[in-house]
Amino acid sequence: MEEPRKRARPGRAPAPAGRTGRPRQAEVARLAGVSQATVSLVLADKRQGPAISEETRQKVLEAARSLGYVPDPAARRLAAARNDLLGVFSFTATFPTDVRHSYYPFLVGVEREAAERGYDLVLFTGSSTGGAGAGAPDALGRVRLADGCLFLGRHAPVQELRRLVADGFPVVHLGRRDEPEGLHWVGADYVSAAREVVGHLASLGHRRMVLVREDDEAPASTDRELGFLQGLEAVGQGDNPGAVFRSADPERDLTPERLRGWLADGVTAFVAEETDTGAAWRALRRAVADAGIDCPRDASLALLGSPPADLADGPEPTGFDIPRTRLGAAAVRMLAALVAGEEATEPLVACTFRPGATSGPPPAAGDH
Amino acid sequence: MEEPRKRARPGRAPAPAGRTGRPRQAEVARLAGVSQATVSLVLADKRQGPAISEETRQKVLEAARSLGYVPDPAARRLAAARNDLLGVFSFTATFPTDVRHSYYPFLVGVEREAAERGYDLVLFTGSSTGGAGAGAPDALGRVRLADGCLFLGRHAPVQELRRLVADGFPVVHLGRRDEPEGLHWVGADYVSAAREVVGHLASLGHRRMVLVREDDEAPASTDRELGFLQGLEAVGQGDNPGAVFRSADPERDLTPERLRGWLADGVTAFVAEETDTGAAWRALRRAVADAGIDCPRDASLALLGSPPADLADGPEPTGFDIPRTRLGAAAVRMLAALVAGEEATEPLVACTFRPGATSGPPPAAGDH
DNA sequence: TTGTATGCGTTATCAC
DNA sequence: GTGATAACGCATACAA
Repeated sequence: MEEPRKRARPGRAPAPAGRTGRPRQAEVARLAGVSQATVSLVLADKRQGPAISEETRQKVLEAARSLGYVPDPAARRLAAARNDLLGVFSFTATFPTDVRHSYYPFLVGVEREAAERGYDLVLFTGSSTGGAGAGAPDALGRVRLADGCLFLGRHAPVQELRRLVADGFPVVHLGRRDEPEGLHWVGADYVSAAREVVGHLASLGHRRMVLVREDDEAPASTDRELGFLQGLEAVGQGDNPGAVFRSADPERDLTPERLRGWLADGVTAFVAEETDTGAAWRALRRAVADAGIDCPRDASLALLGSPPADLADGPEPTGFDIPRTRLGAAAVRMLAALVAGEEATEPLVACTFRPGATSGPPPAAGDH
Repeated sequence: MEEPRKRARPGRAPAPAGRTGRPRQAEVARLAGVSQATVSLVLADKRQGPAISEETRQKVLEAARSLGYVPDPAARRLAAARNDLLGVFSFTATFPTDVRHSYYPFLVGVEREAAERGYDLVLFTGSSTGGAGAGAPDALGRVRLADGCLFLGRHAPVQELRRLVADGFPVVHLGRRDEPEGLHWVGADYVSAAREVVGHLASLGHRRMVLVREDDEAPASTDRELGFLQGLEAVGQGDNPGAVFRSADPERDLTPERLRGWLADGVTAFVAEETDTGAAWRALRRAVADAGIDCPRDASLALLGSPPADLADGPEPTGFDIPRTRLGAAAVRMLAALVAGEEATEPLVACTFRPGATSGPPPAAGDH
């Protein structure tokens, strides 16, 4: 049976050590021979507060150092509403067993930028393995321990996020997201990137192109399509209704025959969107191979993103890379701004164009 | 006597809303017509505390729900004298750009186990990019913000660790480590694992074996050698002085001639230790190839660990895998125990034997 | 069974 | 310059 802890220290003894065992400002004060408030002032290093004598200052600093004093984040947050901690919350495990699905590249940027700005990171072990506060209705509540929080993953519950946002708690979502309203996010500029890819193909001489995409309404998908169409428009191909091929199962529907039909119609370049599964790109590559088409001689291919792992060994696709690390950094920048009460920073991060080896000039008319 | 003006709410009105604008227990209490303490009790839903009438219970729950009450984690942790935070400190960036060198597999286990136990993680951006508390002499001081801390990487400064340990701050190092004294660690059981590999080779019929190792005094190296020797001992080969080949540069010193010499002497199996560089295994494979030896027909090979990235494509080596994920989990288990004031848990984690394809029965005497 | 009184460690505001 | 002292929001021993 555990000894029922005494209700704090009965007497007014100078508190040898708090419940936590960790030294507190009171002890630093005692050791330095000053008051606790003075310690707080010295450690806060305020510009405008009461000036403190250099001597006192040193005494306090020395005492704090020798005791290994570190402010309690909870108390700090409670009293001052800030503790220089930024939260990171993901709705799947932050470190999934399969590295491929991981947020790793983002975290590289997150860590770097946070360090740069003097923030430490709290990784909220979210709904991952069913631990901490898995399905609890206020699973997200814990993030309020930090000054603000970054959210990763698609499955963030709207209701809880809405609550945080409504309360004015600084929140940034990694990846574009329209709900709840008012949620801040940072994301890749797929529109510009897709447009640039089309522009590249056009500069090689291509005019008629087809975009292969899955049946998905995610912003990442619609943005790519938008950019693709803008790119076509820019080269005077904006009025071609068949320029977008949309299928719930491209690997089934994108047959070699269909491909040959397009080619016969004068299409010379094909663009695939990137998705989790990579189905569009896989379907495209397979159809090209099955149809015996030589790429990039007979047709050019481009991928709006990176290839899935199983196709990573093939020729480097023309397209763009998603700047995951920079996205992570941008998210932290925005979060830091919100925490400081400033305006949100620019949400869009530019993608990096990748020339690749799957595109070239279109075959001269009459070839093949 | 003049009434000292209150800082926050001037009157003693029942606090319509705190700084945060979010409802507090006091308001829930007011709405439910009970005291704040009762609200706390109801919401805590304790098993053993004072029982509360179902009616009150419902009133409180209803009030809390209608107000959208969400507990403040900072206040909660402050009052409970625990912040349920475990630190993770690495001396290189926790998320290095090159994923290969990363702590990723460990973090998988760390996250999982921490979540399981209701802890969140604080990532201290150690000496990484020069952020938070970069090269500061007390860079490690920050970790005291957590309830305990996990250290990754070889370069933990002994002095500062000693200080933390001396202060009774719960610290666990990932990887065996003898200094400072009293430091807790978890590590892979290389001794048993190496012994098991030798046992496997022996069971195939091998008797004379040679261990190729680098000139390194790290515990991970000496443990492997120890296990290797124990394994030999177990099959009556304990008195062979030439069983360990040690070189500062195995890729230079392990020549095909030397290999043939060993074979001529009756050695039928070769074991390489795993190191950062993978030099021992690389040297061994190259010498075998250069000498035109067929593995596993003419000689068996084993690797005490995993192959370096550049040799990952070769045949799977007989040997063992380091259970990195389980190591991470074990580290958290131990840290949690220390935080709870309990005894440290078992530091050794078993490796996983890997049959592989580089070993088989020794050639019959007289073959080749 | 419920209410009262305190304390958790910090910050911030005042008098001295 | 320095030291009381009052919150911050919640938990809990103890009285009622």
